[in-house]
Formats: sequence, structure tokens, C-alpha cells
Amino acid sequence: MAKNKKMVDAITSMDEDFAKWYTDICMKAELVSYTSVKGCMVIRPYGYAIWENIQRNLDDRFKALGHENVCMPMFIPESLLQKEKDHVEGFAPEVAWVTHGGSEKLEDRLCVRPTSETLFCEHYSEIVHSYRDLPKLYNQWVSVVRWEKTTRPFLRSREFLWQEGHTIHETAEEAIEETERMLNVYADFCEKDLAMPVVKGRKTDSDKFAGAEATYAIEALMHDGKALQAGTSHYFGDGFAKAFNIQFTSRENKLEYPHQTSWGVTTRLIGAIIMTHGDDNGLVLPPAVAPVQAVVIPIQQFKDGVLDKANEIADQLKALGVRVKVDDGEQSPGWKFAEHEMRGVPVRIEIGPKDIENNQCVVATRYNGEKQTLSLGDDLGAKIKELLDKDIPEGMYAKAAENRSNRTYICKNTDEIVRALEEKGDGFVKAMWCGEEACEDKVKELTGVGSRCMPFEQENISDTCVCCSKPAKKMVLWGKAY
RNA sequence: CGAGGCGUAACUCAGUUUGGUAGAGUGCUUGGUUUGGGACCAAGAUGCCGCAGGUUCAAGUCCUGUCGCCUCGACCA
Repeated sequence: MAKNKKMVDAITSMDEDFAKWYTDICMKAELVSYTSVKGCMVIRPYGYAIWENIQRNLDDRFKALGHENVCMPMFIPESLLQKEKDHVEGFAPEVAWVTHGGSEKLEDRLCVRPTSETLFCEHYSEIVHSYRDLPKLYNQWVSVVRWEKTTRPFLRSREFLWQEGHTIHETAEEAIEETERMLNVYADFCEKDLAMPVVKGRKTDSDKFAGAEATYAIEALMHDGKALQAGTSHYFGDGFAKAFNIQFTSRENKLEYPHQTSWGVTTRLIGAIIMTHGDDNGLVLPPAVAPVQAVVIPIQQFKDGVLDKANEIADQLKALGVRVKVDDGEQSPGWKFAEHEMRGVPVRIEIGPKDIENNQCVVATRYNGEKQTLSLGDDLGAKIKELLDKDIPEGMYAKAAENRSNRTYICKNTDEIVRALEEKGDGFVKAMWCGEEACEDKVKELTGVGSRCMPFEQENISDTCVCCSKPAKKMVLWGKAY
């Protein structure tokens, strides 16, 4: 009782105002702080630690597949940006420009990178000459700038951190394979480590990356029923190579254009974690990326032996590689419970005089609020490790998957879409599409949901388009997007 | 960029209608009592009232301008 009352004070309930609930969590869990420039956030230590864990995990996966990290400059001369027509058209409206160096006006103004395809292409044109130079599997961890009009922490900021992979290959087949491989890396990471179900699919032409031949994405459904693109992977064909004049001598001694890809995920993933798993008591973090995986809270810590026992448990967990903290602060235990719940710590361990007497401790899991009593001893660490590695991520995944399936509607016409959204709230809509952009636009106009992707796992819902009566070509996943 | 909201202590906000000594709660500091779901008592510190002009004997309050932030739309990772 006391808990709910207090927590409502601290965090707006998600049913009451989801947007406010989201910003409350960002602020109160100390993930970010605003600055004097709109859309530019301080990512605070706790938020950054989550990013570092995401980064480490993905970086290991990239390296295991042979990718190398590089770092491109942050400025792109306007003349370079303009080499690929679709690309510049896509990004021009949202780039920030540097017009002066010191007090001197620049001849060729510089764009602050919104993405680095052009820089990679310029570089590849210098270093790729022979099929022996291929492939190049490069990646970089940097920040980029897009001058967004509406901004929100993690979901849409003007500067954001990301990783952008840029690869260049001898053949189209190889590049397509890379595009799919990296999409799968993202999907696996999201599902296994972030416990977040995603739909893999291809973007429709109207929604694909500026300059790409094909764009693939993973789409996740947030707790409020809105869709969030969690990662993308693009196949460029040889379009960029032609625009930037990248050529190599092939095995047959012919001059050929290489095929390229790019793929990325951003700090938006932190937003996805918040909105997939969070609840009215705050953040709920998947153990794989939680800065603190387990917190030990001593009860009556001033009594002899309590703190020692707490530290003993922590040491046992540390030895197993668990990120663990003992909270020996002066606040009351109840305060600490609420605080660590708000920060999303996956496991809480309570240890007090009563427990010590019975040679036990209380272990509570954040995502479902369940408490259990475990005996102290050599296997305690292993049991908690098992919770962190298996039970918790699986339970979190199941919970998120259930929300998604409750909010996924199968519809045969636009009326059904409107009705489903009205009755059950926002969510994913599965419906057939004829392939015409006009229908895509009309569905959005009539129902409010836009095309998210054409899932790889197709279902035949009906033979005709959800909008017109023409034969259907693809099942499309529709939704309101963040 | 359109529509709305808001800038007063570290935070949340009252005070603006009707101009007249700068306020509350939370947090912070110190001391004490507490400790199994955000404990209690006492004492204390903290303000360019977003910024710039103007009106006035007097402006947090009225007028003009300006900057910024939040939310919702259109656009986007």
C-alpha cells in the first residue's frame, strides 16, 4: 500500500500519461539530463553504463565476425555530401552546418555528419583497387547530428550515439549476405540479451534509407502499443560505388564496381528497453546490460555481522562475474528497495539478523516482484547467476511477447484496422498490401498506422490488398511509429 | 514547422487576477533516535523570480521583445 502511494508521487503512472511516465523514468533513474541546447542530452553515468554494456556486447559480436573499428571525421564538405543524389535529398533537411572556422567564413561549408556513408565511400575509393582489397568490414562508434524538430531523450535527440557498420564487397551476393547477417546479429542481441521480441522485415520503398537499394529493419512494440525501429541494415548495391567512383580490378581482370552495406543501432535502444520492460515503479533492466545486476541490502546493518554477511554474498557473486553492489547507505531499507527498483536492478538480495539466524537471505526479482528465500552457502551464487542468465531474461521476454501478441491485430480491410485500434488500443496490425505507395499513404490517412516493414515471416491473411481490391503481394506490419 | 503548456531555491510548485519585506513541501548540512517496503525529532544553509528593454515612487506581478524547455501533431534512428 505504502509502496504504491509513494511511487505514484515519484513517477507518473504509465496508464495516466505514457509520455510523462517515460521522461520521469529517464530523469529519476538518472539516465539523462537536459542541457541548454534543445535535443542535446547529458547521458549520465547510469545511462552511459547501460550504453557501454550494449556497446561491449555488440562490439564483441562484430569483431567475432571479422569487423574492424575505425573512426571517420565528424565534418563532411558539402560537395562530398552531394555526390549521391537520393542520399543528399534524404538528409539535407536535417543536417547542421558549420559555416565559419574561427572568424573566417568557409568556402565549402561543412556538414556535421548525420551518417557517414559519404566519408566511408571517399575513403574506400582511395584504398580499394583490387579484389584482393575486398571485403572491407568496417564499423565505427561515434555520435551523429540530425537537426530534429521534436526531441525526446534517447528516442529522438539532435545528437545521438550509435554504431555504423560500413562494408564493401566483391559481389552483390556477398553484400546481401552481410546485410542479412547483421540484421540477425541485432535481432539476436535484442531477443536474447535485451529480452525484447522483434520482427525482422524489409522496409517498403517509401520508407527505405536515402540511397539504399533495400533497407531491412527490426521492429519492436512498446508497452503503449507504438512501434519502435530498433535497428536497420541496408543493402546499397553498387549505387554509392558509382556515385563515388569506387572501382576494383576483378579476378577476371575487369574493372568493376563493388557492392556495399551499412547497418546501425543507436542509443535509442535504451529507450526501447525502458518502454518494453519498464513499469510504474520505474525501470526494469535486462541483466545483460544492467550496470548493477544485483544489489545486496543489509537490514539493521549496524548490528554485528550483518554487513560482513552482505559483503560475503557480494564477493561470492563477484567471483562469478556478476556486477553486484552492497548498498550500505544510511537510508532506510524501504527507501533502498524503492530506489533500486526505480533504477531497474534485476535482483535484490535482502540480508538481516533474522536471515542470518536461519542461514538464509531473501532474493527478489525486479521484473515480476517475486521474492524467494534462499539458503546461504556455496551454491547461492550459482542460483542467483542462473536467475540472471536464464530465468529473468526468459521471463522478461515472455512478458514482452505476451504484450505484443495481445496488441497484434489481424485485419482484412481498413475498417477492421480502425475498429481494432479503437477497441484494443494502438498496436501492430498485420494486413495485406498490393505494393502501391498510394495504398500505403491511404491506409495511414484512414487509420493512422503506417507501414513498419514487410516481415520475413509472411502469412496469407487474404488475397486482396487491405486498402484497394487489387491482388495482395505482401503481408505488411503496420503501426504507429516513434 | 503548426497547436498547446511552462520558465520563481537542488527538485516539485504557490505567489502574477488587484504592483508594496521572496514563500511551501521535498532534498541538502549538523546532532540525536531509528532500520524486513520511500522513518522521526531538533537546528541550519540555499534565490540575477530565464534574459533584455520599458511603465512606475516601487515590478516575480503590468507592457514590448527575446531565449529556452516540455507535450501533442507533420517529418525522422
